[in-house]
Amino acid sequence: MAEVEKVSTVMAWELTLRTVSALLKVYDRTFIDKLGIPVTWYDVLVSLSGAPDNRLRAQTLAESVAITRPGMTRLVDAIEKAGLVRREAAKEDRRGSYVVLTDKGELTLAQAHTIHLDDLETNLGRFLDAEDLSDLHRVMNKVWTGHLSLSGRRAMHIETMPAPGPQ
Amino acid sequence: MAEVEKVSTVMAWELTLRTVSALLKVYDRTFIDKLGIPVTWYDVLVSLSGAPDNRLRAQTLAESVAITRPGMTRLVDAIEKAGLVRREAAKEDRRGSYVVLTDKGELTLAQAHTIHLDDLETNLGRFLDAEDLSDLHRVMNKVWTGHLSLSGRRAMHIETMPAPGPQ
DNA sequence: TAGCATATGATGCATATGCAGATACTGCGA
DNA sequence: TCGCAGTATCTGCATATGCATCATATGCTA
Repeated sequence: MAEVEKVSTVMAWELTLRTVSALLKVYDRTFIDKLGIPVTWYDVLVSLSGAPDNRLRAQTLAESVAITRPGMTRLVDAIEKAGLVRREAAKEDRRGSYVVLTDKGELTLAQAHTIHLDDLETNLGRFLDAEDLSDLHRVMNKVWTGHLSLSGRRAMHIETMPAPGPQ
Repeated sequence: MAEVEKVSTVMAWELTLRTVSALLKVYDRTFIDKLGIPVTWYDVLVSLSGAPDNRLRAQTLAESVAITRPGMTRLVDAIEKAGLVRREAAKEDRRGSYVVLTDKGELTLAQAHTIHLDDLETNLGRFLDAEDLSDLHRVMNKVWTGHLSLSGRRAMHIETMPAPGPQ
């Protein structure tokens, strides 16, 4: 039983990884072809649009799209150069700055959103019924929740610590 | 239900992407910390070990780990330098060469496999029961199969091809 | 068998992004 | 107030990897 379970975990993971990687490449290619921006920009714009006043600290933004702070510095440099976001000094903390979505950024995000929804439907939703989606969400939620408990919610520090049972 | 379905596709995808990305980072970190090699090397070694005579053409290898040929050239350069694989001229086609797993490569692969299995169990299998794994595999298989048909059935053949169906 | 389209792998260049350290600022304690 | 530890961001450097292109080899066609 334990043996069979391990093998299945490997199979499920390898298939999942291969599939997700392929989809990611498709989505990135679509963004580049149709909007001239990489998918990472879309992630940033989405995060900003979901924040109060369409603005976030660079630090927070970096966490929300899972890249490092130096990486976010360069990413914002590029997106700012394209005019989709701008930096604003933080009045209450002069060390830092806010990244703010511009009008042009909002426009681009709207286009990107439409394109991405279509792409998702074509490459993912189309092949899955309601139950599949529900199952996928359920499973990933278990793993994500477990991952958060393992990684201590913020630190990238990975050690085997006694994790509370999932769910 | 149709509109709910679309929203769910986005939700399921975002959660899946976030989860898979996090796991990938964990696995890569584990390989680097415990074996001093990146997870891409492991992918290459696994592909080779599943091939006849532990050897594959660079082209085939590149397809099986989903990177480009130039990328594979450099990747093999690095792995060869570490002594885990070696290049052998192809007798029947003097343009190309084979990448062959060395004894040291086999040894490293065995260690990597053990480590990875443990890592998978800790970060994935541990949170999922048999039904979860079966569901995940079923869903990903649908998407992967659909992706292949969309992209013109590219050669992505490895020994760990998507199984005929969930058990 | 000469010629050309194609295939394989390597190389130049560009981009993305991580780590280590630099810089500027904050806030707490002596 | 002063000094120091901590924080936010940026910069230098290294690595990974994609695209365009090159040299070589193959093999089909006439």
